[in-house]
Amino acid sequence: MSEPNLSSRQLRAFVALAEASNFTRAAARSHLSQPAFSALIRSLETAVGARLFDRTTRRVELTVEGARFLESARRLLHDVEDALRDVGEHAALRRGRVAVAALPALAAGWLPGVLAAFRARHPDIELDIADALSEACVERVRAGRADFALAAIRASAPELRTEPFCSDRFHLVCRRDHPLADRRRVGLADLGGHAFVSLARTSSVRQHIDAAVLPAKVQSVMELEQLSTVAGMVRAGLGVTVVPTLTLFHFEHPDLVTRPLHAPGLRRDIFVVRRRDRSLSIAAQALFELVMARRPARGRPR
Amino acid sequence: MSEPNLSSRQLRAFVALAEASNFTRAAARSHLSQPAFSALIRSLETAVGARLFDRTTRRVELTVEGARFLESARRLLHDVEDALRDVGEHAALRRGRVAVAALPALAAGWLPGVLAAFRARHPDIELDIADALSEACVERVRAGRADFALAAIRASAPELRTEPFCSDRFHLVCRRDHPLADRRRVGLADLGGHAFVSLARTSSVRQHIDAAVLPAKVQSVMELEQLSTVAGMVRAGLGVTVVPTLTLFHFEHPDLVTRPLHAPGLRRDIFVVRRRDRSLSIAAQALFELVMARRPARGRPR
DNA sequence: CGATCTTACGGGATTCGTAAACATA
DNA sequence: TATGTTTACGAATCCCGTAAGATCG
Repeated sequence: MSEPNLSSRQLRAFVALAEASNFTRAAARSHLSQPAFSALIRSLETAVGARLFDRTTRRVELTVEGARFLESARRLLHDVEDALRDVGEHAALRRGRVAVAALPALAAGWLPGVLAAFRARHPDIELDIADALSEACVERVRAGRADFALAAIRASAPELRTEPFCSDRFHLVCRRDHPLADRRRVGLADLGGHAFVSLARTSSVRQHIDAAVLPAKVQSVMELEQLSTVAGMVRAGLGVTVVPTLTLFHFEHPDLVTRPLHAPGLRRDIFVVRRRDRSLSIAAQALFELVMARRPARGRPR
Repeated sequence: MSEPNLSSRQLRAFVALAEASNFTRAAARSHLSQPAFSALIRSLETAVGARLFDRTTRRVELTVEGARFLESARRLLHDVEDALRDVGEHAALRRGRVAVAALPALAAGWLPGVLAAFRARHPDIELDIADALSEACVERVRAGRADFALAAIRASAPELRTEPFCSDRFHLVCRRDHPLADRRRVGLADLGGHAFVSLARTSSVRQHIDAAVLPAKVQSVMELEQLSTVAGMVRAGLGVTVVPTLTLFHFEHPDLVTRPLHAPGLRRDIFVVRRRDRSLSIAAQALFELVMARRPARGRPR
């Protein structure tokens, strides 16, 4: 009893009649037959519990209560349209927001091209990109601060869903004048005895390499945080290094050469991490699909 | 296409489901079967053009867009309820406003009791009472500043509707020790030769009296604006006067006596004036009906 | 396998449009 | 009488509730 139904069609008809002061014209404007329109107005009057119009066959005029309700009706219709437009713009990818976290290697080398394509298609979607190490990437998703993440570790939290994204092979990087630069094919064993420039032990790349390369007993001479520093060291002739394919953009320099490292089993798997319970927003889903469609063609882990 | 329909039932169902996160319970709360409720939600999602819930059989959760729309839906429902309550309170006479214009005689003597009864029944209706001479009363109605008026003249404007309200007889007022005070029956001819206290010529009462009493050639000694002044003059023994029944409350005093004046045809007709085109507001209609029901029982003009 | 949402479907209410009746200036 | 609203009514649509089916945990 305290919850009468009210539809936007009724309100639109009401406003149309208030503006036209004529059932026939208002009905035409509303794409309804005049009797159907009349019934619609009557249903509204029943719903609100008061006569809204004084009608004679010659004149149709708002009652005092109708005039008062007209203001409410106009405002309600305006707000309804606002709300619908808001949702509609999100659905049409004209509004929205996507938050992504990605490993620096992906964020710097591969992601920008994907984002450029996305922005070209959906210029009004806000993008929130975080480049962070794998743990931080996953944490952002878990905390709801990122819609999805590209990280080198599987998430452990049960509320997260981890799927393979791509698998990164490793490359040798050395100076053009280094003895290894001439080898057609470089294997793990070939690294023995050469000075080696390493990343810090906290890096996931380093952990992969330690596991595979250490048996080769390379000389580890440095522990650096940034790959660009590593590139500088290698260019200065201080040693060689081994890095994943996706980071090779750091080493594009005339003095340096890169060689695929022939080491079966040595690879860095990268995963895409999302929340398990929540679906992606429309905007996030769109970027997610683009990300998956343009994933690096190195094959997939597992 | 740009005008999808949206009903308050859909919004209520949506909010209920968002709060319950469970179709079965939300359906029960909405007094609907679960499949009907489900269809209602689906119809809303179709109308707004986006999925609002992620549902598995185990979990029902708002999508990002749904969460955004929830705020709009809550606000819309709140505003709808406000609008309906506003109209409902007017219809139930718990809110509203009535503006009445009445001759001072009615406004002072008879109207207050009617207003007291009205206010007792509808204490929250605003009352706007104007006491004014007949022309000003009619003008207030014509200008829309009064819902209806009680005046001693018929309105001339075509947009006004004039109906008989009551007919006022006249009374002689004199001091208890005046010779006329002992007459069982007083007629116009009996006034001859007695000092007479008159209102100003602009008063409608005076105009009635002049037309009827002048033939009796009374001595007109004063021309006053206020009946209370007339009462003082009569009490001081400066003359007698003749006034309509409705004004007798001015002369209720131990020293004064009033006698019905036997003068067929001498009467003051009072009319109720409304706009012809507009109906009265619910509140005005209620007061109008009370006014008509309690009209002075002197008979009606015409 | 149990709880829960969706699909299927028959019955009933609602709403539509056409046509006739009715009312006012 | 002419214009414009309401009533009448058959048809199409929509909506509801029951029952069966599908799905996730």
